[in-house]
Amino acid sequence: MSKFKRYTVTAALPYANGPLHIGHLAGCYLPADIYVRYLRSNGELVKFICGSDEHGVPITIKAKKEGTTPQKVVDKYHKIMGDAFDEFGISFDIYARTSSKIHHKTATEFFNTLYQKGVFKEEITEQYFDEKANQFLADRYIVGTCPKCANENAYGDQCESCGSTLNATDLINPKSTFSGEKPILKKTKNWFLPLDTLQPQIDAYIDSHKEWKTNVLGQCKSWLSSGLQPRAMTRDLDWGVKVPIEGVEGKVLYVWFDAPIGYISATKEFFNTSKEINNTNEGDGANLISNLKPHEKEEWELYWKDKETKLVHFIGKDNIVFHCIIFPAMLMAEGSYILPEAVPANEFLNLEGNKISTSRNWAVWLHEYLLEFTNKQDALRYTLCANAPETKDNDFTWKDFQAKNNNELVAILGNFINRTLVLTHKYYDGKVPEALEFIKADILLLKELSKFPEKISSSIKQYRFREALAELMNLARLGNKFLADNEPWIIIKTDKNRVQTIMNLSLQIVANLTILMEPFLPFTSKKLATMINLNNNLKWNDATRTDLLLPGHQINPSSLLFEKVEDEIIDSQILKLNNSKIDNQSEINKSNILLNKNEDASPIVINFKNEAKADISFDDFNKMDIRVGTILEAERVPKTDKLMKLLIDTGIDKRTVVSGIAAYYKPEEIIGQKVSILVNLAPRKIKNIESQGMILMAENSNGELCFVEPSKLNINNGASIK
RNA sequence: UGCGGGGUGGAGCAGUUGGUAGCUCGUUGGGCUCAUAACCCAAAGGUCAUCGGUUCGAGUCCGGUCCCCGCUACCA
Repeated sequence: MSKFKRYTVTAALPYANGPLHIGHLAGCYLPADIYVRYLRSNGELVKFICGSDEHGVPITIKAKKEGTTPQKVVDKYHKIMGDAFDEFGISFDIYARTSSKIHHKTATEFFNTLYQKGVFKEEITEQYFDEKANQFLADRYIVGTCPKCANENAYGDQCESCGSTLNATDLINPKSTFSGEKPILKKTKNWFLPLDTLQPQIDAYIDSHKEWKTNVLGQCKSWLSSGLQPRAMTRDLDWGVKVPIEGVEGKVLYVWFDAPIGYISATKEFFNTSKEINNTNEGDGANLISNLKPHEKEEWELYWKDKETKLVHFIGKDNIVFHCIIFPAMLMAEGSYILPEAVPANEFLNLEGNKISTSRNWAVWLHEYLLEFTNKQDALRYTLCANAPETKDNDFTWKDFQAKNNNELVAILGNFINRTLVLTHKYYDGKVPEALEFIKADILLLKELSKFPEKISSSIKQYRFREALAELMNLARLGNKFLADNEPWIIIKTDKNRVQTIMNLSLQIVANLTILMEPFLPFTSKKLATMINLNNNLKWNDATRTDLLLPGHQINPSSLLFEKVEDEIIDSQILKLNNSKIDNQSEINKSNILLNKNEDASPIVINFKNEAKADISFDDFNKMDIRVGTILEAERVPKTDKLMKLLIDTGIDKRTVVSGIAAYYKPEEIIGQKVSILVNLAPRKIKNIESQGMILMAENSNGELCFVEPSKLNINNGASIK
C-alpha cells in the first residue's frame, strides 16, 4: 500500500488550562481520529498519540488567580479533556500528560543529549524581571513601544502592528502586564537552539515536502526567508521540566521544547503500560503488536526512529512553525529520530460568525454538548467534518448543524438504512434473502459500489476529509436511488424473486456503509453492525465485497440510527450563546489577563479598571496643565471609526486636537461645547494630523463617553483645572 | 492603516496542471408511499465582484479598481 510499515500519528497536545470546545475537535482531533481509524481499518500498524500539555506560564497564572497550585489546575483539566475525547470516540492509543514522570525523564534525556553534543549556545542575556511579582517575564507578558513602527502596544515577542519579530529588550518603555510596573533588567543564563546554523538542513527538509498544504508551506517559507534566529530552549520559571544541568536552579525547559517531546514520552508510556497489561491478561487486540514483537524493550523506538515509520502531526494553524521548523530542528540536532512526514494543519473554526474564545465563553464546550445532546456524538462529528476548516476558516452555526443532521444524516443515510431493514423484516422476517438473477441495473449498481472504498481512501490519504465524507453520503444516495428505481414494495406483488435480489443488494450496501462510515461515525457504525449482526473484524478492503451478508443470515430488530433535532433545541442553544455575549458585556471591566497559550491578545487589560492606579506625588499631578476650552470646529477624520479633528479655543491659543469621540458625537452637535483640555501633553501625529492636547472625557462601563465641563457658566476659556 | 482570507445561481460551498460552470440545502412541478412529511425524477435560477491584459480559449494566469470578513491600527 505504501512504503511505510507503520504510522505514528499525533494530535496537538491541548493546553491544560481550560476545557475543550468544538474548534479543537474540528481543527485537529477529529481529522486525526478519522485518519487513524481509517489506517486501522486497513490493518496498518498505527499508534495514535496525544496528551495534555501541562507546563508554561499561563497555567501558573491561572493557579495564582484561583489560589491553587499549577498541579491542581492541570489535574482538573487533564481529566476533563481526557473524558471529553473518550466520549467523542477520539481513539487515542494513549492520552498522556507532560507532568508525568516518564515525560520529565524523556525530556530531560533529550535535552541532555543535545547539551552533551554541544548543540546549544549558552548565553547570558538580560531579561526583564518584574520585582513586584518576583519573576522573570516571558516576552509575551511585556508590552511596550515597537522600535520599528512606534506601535505602543507591541508584545515582547512580536509587534502585531508591523509583524516584526522582536526581543523584549528591543521595546521602548516596557511594562509588565502583571503589575503594570516597569520591569528591571536582570542577568540570566539560557540555552539556545541555533536555528540559524541549522537553517540549511531545515530549508532542505521543507523543500522536500512540496506536497504539503499551501497554508503550511506558506507559513514555513515566510519564516525561513526572513532567516531563523537562535531560540532559547530554557526559561526562568518554576513550573516545568527542570533544566538538568548541575548548579542550575529556577529554570525549566521552554514549553515548546518540552511539549513535542510529549509525543515521544507518551509513546514510551504506551508501550510500558501495554507491557503491564499483557502481563496480566491477553490484551484486547489493540496491544497485539506488542505480543508479537520480540524486541519489546525498544518497541517505542520503532515508532520514532525507523525510516519505515510515517510520522504525521495533526495540528491547528497556530502550531505550524513549531511542528514544521522547531521540532524538526530539535530532532535533527538529536540525530537519531525520523522527521515529520506530513503536518496537515487546519485553519480555525468560528462559531456563529465570531471567533471562538475561551475567555469570552464564546464556544460550544464538548462536555456541555455531551450533556445536552446525549448519544449524539456522531451528529457533531458529522457536522464538524463536513464543515471542517481544511482550507480556510469556517463557521459553525447551530442552524447548519440542524440542517446537516436532519437533511443528511436522518433523511439520507439513516433513512436508507431504515427502509432497507424495515423491508427485510417485513418480507423475510429479518433473514437475508438470496440474490437470484442480476439485471443490468444491478450490474451497474455493483460497479458503482465497488468504487467507493477507493474513492474515500484517496480523499483520506490526501487529508481531504470533507470530500471523503461527501463520498460516503453519495453511497447512501446511491442506495436510496436504487430502491426508488426498483420499487420492491410494488414488485413484491408480481415478482417475488426480483425483490429478493433487490433486497439482497440493498443489504450489501448497508453492510458496506457499516465499514466505510466507521472512521467518521464510529458510534453509528457499531450500532449498525450490531443491528445487522455483522462480524466486527471486517476491514476496509472487505467493503468491496457483495457477500458480507450471506443468504439466510439473521439480522436483529432495527431501530433508528439518528433522530431529528427540533427547532426548540436549536433556539435554546442560540439563546445560550447570546446570554454569554451579554455576560461578557458585564464582565468586561473586571481584570483580565491572557490565559490561553495561543489565544488572541485582546483579553489583556493592563489597567485594572476597578482598582485605583498607583499613588503619584502632588508634583506629578502638578505637571499637568488642564484648562477649560471651547470647541470651535469639528470634523470627522476620514477612514477612521472613532476619530474627530477638533479646533479648540483654550483661552491661551487655538489649537487642533484629535479625539476618539466620533462614535458618540456628531461634529455639528458639539460646536460651542465647553471641554476640559490637557494643554501641555506632548503633541503627537495621529493620522498625519498633529494633535496638540487631549480632551478629557468620562467613560462609563459600556465605554460611552461624555465631556467633562465646568458646572458654572462664568468659567471662561483658559480657566485652569486643578 | 497594515497584514491575511474572501467575492461563483436565494443560502452555504467545490472547482486540482486554463478547454462545454458543479455539489448540498432551499424553491417549483411531478412520481412513489417501504421509510423519521423521509426517498426518487425534473425544472427554474449564475455575463463566476468589476475593468483591462496574456491566450485559439480564463472562474482558473497577470495588472488595476471596488466590496466583504478576521486580525491590527487610530481614542494622547
